[in-house]
Amino acid sequence: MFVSTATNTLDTKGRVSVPAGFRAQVDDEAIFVWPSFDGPFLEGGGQALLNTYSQLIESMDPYDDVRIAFEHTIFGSSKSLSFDATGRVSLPKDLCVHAQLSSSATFVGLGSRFQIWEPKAYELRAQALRDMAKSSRHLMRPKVHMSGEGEA
Amino acid sequence: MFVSTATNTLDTKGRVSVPAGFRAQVDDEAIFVWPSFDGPFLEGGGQALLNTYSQLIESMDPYDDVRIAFEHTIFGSSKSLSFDATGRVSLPKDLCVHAQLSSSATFVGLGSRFQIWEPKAYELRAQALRDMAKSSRHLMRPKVHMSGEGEA
DNA sequence: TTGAATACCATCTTATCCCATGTTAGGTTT
DNA sequence: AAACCTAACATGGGATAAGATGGTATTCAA
Repeated sequence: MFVSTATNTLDTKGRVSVPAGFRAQVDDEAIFVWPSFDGPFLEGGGQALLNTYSQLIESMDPYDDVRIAFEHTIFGSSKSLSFDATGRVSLPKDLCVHAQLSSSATFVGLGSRFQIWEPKAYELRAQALRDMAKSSRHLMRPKVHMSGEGEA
Repeated sequence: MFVSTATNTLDTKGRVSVPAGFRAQVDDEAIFVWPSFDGPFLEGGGQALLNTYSQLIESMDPYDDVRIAFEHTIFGSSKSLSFDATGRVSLPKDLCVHAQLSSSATFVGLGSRFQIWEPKAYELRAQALRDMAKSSRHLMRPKVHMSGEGEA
């Protein structure tokens, strides 16, 4: 699963190193990235994530407006980015524009997927989210079953 | 279960031995550690703990702000730390900063998860908790029926 | 021919691997 | 019961590989 946060350099050619831990999640193939429709950042994941979305979409009515919207937003605007020999991808300009990226990019692991942010913007966002998590922390006390320990 | 408390050395490279009993809980894979949003210490657990949180999060509405806050706070800020041949992990610098760790770290088992504290800070914390437990000890008295003793 | 994208190579930093050693807790032998 | 042995745990340091980054060359297409 995608975890942790890392900020890497975005060079003058639009190249950026994908954190090694993220690469390991997608078996050295490629990643899929598309502009979020929730804000100035990018959403991304591996083939597995696309498959999940694909199944979800195909379970919907072919003429459902929501289905059509998802199809276009996710499949239509996502780019498949392959790694170079050193684990970098080059981010297309339109994606950089959407996320307002200039000289560096922050990768944020969110379990089954990840996001890419402009570092400064993410710092602000993360602070707000930490505050919210703190004030809602009582919701995060799961009823953990001890028998669930120790498996993969 | 993660039980008992142990203080181990944090060397100049940021390495620290994970107590053997804790390692046994996670099948020699890795542990996940993230800064607590409750104070200057770290929270940790195995894959099983993260799975539990993951399920909890995925049961929430995808656009619930609280869900988003937890996704970022837990997945985004947690690091996957793998063991070296002798059972150590290396703690990233940002985690050490958050928990104000310098030359040693105290692992505290809490059943399904554990915490990592600066030893001195934990000593104070533990004392406060002992006092609280003492003054509230009547709450800990189970309503035991003598006639109900001796069951399987 | 010229720009853009991709492949190739070189370097630096940092994490991880490997080996050596100290320490303690059990368990065994006498 | 005391001395001893052994194995598991913890720790330190040097060697090595992996990761991130910058620059140059090559290829493809407009």
